[in-house]
Amino acid sequence: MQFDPKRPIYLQIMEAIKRPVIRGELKPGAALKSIREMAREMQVNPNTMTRAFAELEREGFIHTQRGTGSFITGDQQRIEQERSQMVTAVAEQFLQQISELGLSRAQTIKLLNEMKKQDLYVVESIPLSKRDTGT
Amino acid sequence: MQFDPKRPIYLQIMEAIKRPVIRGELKPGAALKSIREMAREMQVNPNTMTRAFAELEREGFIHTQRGTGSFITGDQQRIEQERSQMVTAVAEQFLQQISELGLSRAQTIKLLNEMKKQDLYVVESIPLSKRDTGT
Amino acid sequence: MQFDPKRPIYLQIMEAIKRPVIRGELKPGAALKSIREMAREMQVNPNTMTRAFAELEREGFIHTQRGTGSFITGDQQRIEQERSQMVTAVAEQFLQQISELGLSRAQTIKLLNEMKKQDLYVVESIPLSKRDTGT
Amino acid sequence: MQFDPKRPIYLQIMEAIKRPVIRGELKPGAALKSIREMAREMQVNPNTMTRAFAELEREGFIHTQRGTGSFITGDQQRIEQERSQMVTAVAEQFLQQISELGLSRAQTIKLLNEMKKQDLYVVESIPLSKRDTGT
DNA sequence: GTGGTCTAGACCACT
DNA sequence: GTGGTCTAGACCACG
Repeated sequence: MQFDPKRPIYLQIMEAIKRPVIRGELKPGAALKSIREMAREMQVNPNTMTRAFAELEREGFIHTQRGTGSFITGDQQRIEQERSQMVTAVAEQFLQQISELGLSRAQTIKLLNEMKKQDLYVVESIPLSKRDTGT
Repeated sequence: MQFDPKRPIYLQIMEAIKRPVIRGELKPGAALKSIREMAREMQVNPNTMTRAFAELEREGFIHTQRGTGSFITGDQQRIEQERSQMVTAVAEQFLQQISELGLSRAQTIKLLNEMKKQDLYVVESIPLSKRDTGT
Repeated sequence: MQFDPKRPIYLQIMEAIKRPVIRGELKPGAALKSIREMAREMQVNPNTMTRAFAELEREGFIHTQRGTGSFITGDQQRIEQERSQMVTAVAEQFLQQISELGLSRAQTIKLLNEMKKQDLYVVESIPLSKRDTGT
Repeated sequence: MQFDPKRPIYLQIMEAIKRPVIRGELKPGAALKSIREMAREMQVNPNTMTRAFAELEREGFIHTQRGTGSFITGDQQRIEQERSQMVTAVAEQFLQQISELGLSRAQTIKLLNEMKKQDLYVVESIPLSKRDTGT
């Protein structure tokens, strides 16, 4: 995994952990890999991974059992809330930025359509079956 | 003006200075207020404002004349380039994030339309006369 | 039984085992339930219960006979010593904390009286017949 | 400063920072020493002190200004709330423990009085003028 | 100067 | 094995 050096790694890890859950690829209550193992996989220091887990725990997105490991929250509503928050935040930010640049609605739609054609849409592996190709 | 404490203030200032220019509300070559006055208005440390101006100068977006003050670049192409870069970056980031959340094209369009209805589209006051209402 | 996740579970178990003995509700020499049964009742890992028993044994508070189970020490003095130690520790800690918060003696007494009225005094069920109602 | 090795140092630091504020010896809004300096004084690693500060910030007890330092919250109510919480928690814990040990109200009062005579009451420097000597 | 993050490596308590 | 804490030392961005 590549990290944007401009933003804290632990934050990017948090998002990376949330993503598959929010996309429904990881079920509520499922066990996460251990901190050490994930640290190895993502090639970061275990302390950094520990921080990411601690923040996720504080947010109530995961919970940890001493000596046992960490688990995604079993609260489906919590996950739905997270998803909703992130979706809204993304859209709000986009509209905010678009507005600041003075783009009209028509221009915005046009822009998005053009970029789709450049195939920028799919950037993480999503099973083809789950994609809406928008035809 | 309010600043997001999570992001560098000088960056937010830079963006705030660029915005009206990119939207065409401030013409190329126009004079900017003095560093001290802007610092007072935005309630930031003059050092911070100095840094923002320095970065803008380094980027070629403004230029400073000793004794007379600072001016937006007169190079219309430079501004157009800036605008184009920002628009592309915003759209790319949006599509990236949407994809990470697993939203389909149809869902995305729906989402944007819903948020428009909530009047989130206009977040900064833009004179009606300057808006492109999308034919 | 509920455990404070911030403190070692085995310690909390040890305290739970000591309490009825110290209150005189369980006599010296009395038999304890088996490790497995107590683990089931308190819903903890048998390993954790084993550790609690081992520590109690090390402290001389209980002793274990292979095949027959575990028993509270028959040494009445040992129990009295335990009780005395705990009482002193509790009082010391309380006065220490009160002092750190800057409460005067009068304020402390007032506070305790107020909380009694809220019926916080009795937090574990103690048969009325065993309570000392204060002269 | 001495730390109880049984409890996280960063927690004990948090309490140590709160105490003078709660006792009214440090005013709301007052500047705190820098993380580095406090770390030196308390002889802990700056990272540990950083963690204590971060937690206090999350609790809303202090706030931090980039490059400037940290300050006690200016919200007098927040401090009063903190004080109230701590006082209640201390008293509750005490009554809980006392009850678990089976002490009656009369015995408790007697115990506290005896310990006062041993001069355990004052453990941190409190100006004589602020003490209630309980005569 | 300030706080924030990251790495490296260690030790501990718990299951 | 697990997570939690601590130290040491480094680098960076910010005001």
